[in-house]
Amino acid sequence: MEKEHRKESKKKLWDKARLSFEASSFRLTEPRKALLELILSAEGPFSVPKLLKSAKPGDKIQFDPVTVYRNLPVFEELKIIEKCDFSGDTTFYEVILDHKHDHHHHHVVCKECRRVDPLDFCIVQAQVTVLEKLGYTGLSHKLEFLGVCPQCSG
Amino acid sequence: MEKEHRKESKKKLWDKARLSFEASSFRLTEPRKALLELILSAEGPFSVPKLLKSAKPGDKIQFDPVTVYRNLPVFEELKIIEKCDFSGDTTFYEVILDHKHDHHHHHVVCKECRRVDPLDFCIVQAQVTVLEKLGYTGLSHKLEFLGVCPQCSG
DNA sequence: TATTTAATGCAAGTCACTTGCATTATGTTT
DNA sequence: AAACATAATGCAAGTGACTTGCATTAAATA
Repeated sequence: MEKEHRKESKKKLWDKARLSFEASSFRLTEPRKALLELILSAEGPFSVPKLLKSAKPGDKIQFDPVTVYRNLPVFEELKIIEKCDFSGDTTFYEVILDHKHDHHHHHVVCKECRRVDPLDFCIVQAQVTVLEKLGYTGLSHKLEFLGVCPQCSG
Repeated sequence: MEKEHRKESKKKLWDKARLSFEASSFRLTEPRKALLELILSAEGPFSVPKLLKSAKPGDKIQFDPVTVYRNLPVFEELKIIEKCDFSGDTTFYEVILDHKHDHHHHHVVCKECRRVDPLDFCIVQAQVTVLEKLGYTGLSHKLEFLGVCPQCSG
């Protein structure tokens, strides 16, 4: 039952997104609707290339890469999605309308298949142990802080 | 005095690097020597573009980007440098011959000037507090684990 | 010194992402 | 409802980091 509640129905997410748009000066256009649809059905974090590939099979709407690149930042501003910074050549985002993403969390990235799993907690070393118990091997982790340095804060 | 020992003399680092090369089948060629020189005098983490720019002023040796791109992985294999994964479009490395880099550590990246400072310790939340005391503002941090997932571990 | 083999450097290519600009869609005003 | 103003789209072309192919050159080996 807990599990059933974990992921809100897509309809509810849609409504939240629609509200965000209405509260803003951005227009919820057809391409944006289609993109939102695509994003809401994405499994875990997604990148532009990943989205474009997932949409390939003769969809009614053609996704222009440029439009996607231009709209993800819009969605981000509307707090529909959020960047999750894996290093690598592509930028990943994830939906944050869903309450399961409300809290601070991190990810495990598989070195081989690049599968990305979210973790719902955040304790560095203890977490490694847990991950090992879950079957992950060869684990390393990276932690970076981002902020404004004293010189620039000045 | 402690501080004096922090950074080994460049000569010692050179010797270590030379030894690594001799123990391997890689050749310590002129371009590699010049690149090594450049790297050993770099302040903190460096990227290929950064190196290329820093070498600009009519140096005796011309650095071909391709050679640099091809050699950093060689240096990495020889444990002379190591990737440090900031997200962003460019790959950063840092020298690990110097013993101050022997232990596990992270970095603070300035959102504005992209200045990168190393941290010699690793405690997540406590660290944020310390950084704030040091004058950093608007701090956020990111932590990612990298490993092989249960599926791929077989 | 000759030979083999690794390393270099130029040209060209890839891939994620951005920019410019004319066209189209949307929301607003009359 | 028609006309207007403006935001959004999509094509083409441009960046910038990095990679690849290949002929040339330099370094270790015979």
